[in-house]
Amino acid sequence: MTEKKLETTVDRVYQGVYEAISKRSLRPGMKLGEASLAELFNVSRTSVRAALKQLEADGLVTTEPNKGASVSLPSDEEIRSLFETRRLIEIGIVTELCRRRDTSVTQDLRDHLLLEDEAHRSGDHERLIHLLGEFHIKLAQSLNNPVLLDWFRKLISRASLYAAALDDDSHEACRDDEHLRLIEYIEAGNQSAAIELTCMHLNGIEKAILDVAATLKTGYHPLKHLIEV
Amino acid sequence: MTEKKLETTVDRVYQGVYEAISKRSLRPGMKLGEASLAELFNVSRTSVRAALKQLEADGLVTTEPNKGASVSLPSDEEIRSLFETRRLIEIGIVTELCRRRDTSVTQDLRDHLLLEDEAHRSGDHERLIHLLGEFHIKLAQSLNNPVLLDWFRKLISRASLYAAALDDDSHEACRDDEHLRLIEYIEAGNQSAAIELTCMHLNGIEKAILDVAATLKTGYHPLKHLIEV
DNA sequence: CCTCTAATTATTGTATGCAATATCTGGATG
DNA sequence: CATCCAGATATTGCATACAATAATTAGAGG
Repeated sequence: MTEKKLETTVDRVYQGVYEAISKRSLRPGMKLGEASLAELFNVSRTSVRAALKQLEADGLVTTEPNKGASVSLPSDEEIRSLFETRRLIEIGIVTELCRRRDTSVTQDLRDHLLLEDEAHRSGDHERLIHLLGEFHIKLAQSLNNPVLLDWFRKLISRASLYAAALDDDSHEACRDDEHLRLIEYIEAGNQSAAIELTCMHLNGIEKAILDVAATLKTGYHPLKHLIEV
Repeated sequence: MTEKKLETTVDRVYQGVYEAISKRSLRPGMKLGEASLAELFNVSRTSVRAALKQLEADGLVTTEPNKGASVSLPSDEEIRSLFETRRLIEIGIVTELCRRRDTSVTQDLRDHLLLEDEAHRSGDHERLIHLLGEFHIKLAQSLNNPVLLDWFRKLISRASLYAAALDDDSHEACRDDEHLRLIEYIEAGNQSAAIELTCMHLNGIEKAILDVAATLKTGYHPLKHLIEV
């Protein structure tokens, strides 16, 4: 993987906060005090600051000068931008995969589907959510393009953050057999169908997130108090 | 623009090193000692470290634990990955622009062409290089997608870094009337032509960079001594 | 009882200092 | 002459300390 041999302190903090956010222990809008994090990880504030700066570059954390950092709380515009970007990228990815028609890639994706099914049947909700997201990463991975993959991971992280933060059930959008159908289209080299499905798929997720974001503003929601005027 | 009101120290260092790299004062492979940078900017090493960490996240700087930072020196694989990614993204961008056929966008691009011509005629090499790169950023800008634009900028920065680092004349690849033709295709909504031109265009730049990278390894080159075995 | 202001407290931004690791130098040995 | 090893030097990694800014609270005035 992309693991480093020697784990430096700031990387540990970075990973820790990253995981905490993706595991929803830390939710959007939450304040990230340097002192508390430093104590939590048993490191100095210096390291915490560096880690937070990096997380800010990833878009997971927002900082205001002299006011500290907090987990990003996305606006509707940001959500829309993010998914428009995902559509653009993922269309590019499936287009290329359709062109290549590499059976080892599609087999790998099929193997992944088995895991999804298994998690679904065994009722392992947590794992299923993780795997559904992982599928999209696997798509990117199959291009063997580290530059794209690196960034795409961050993109997915942000999307997951938004989804996880706003709604516990938005993964429902990744439902049915859409992943399977996408694989079949790729195997058949059916570009236009694969593209259309990808768009539909992502539109579904985007809509789910935007809907919850809307109720978050008008109706009641556990995170309502975090919304800024 | 994306300027911050209150410029913090680490941002100043970040900007400074960033500019230095893009202006080629700092070249790939060069060591970035913390102490010297700290003295140069009249700040503490702490701030320098934070800035370097961010530049590493951008891919402009490479750091090895306990061995410090240096300006990134790309491998052939990285160059290829980067340009494959650019093709993917820029194809997506021009496809969307062809779909929209927004005259205000194309007019804006045409205005930019005038600047390029002017710089070309007046023999302002430096400015021309800058504008040629800026054209691609303007393409991304016209989608009004901050998420995509943010990352695309970084991508272009890396490409420029590689180009600028390896070859002073690789901008020649952005030659002829390719930018103009692209605009015309977009105006006409000719997707396939626009896509093909984009690929050709990027392939040209990539090839130029790879070629110089090759001579950098086999033949003589001012940066040869920086190459690692 | 509310509001505005000033002092206090808490938190962030930056610099300095110390320990750990790497790099360099000089000399002894084959 | 080249190579290897030990001491010295320089550089990085991290934590602590101090300065600057924001948040909070207490009190006076309306």
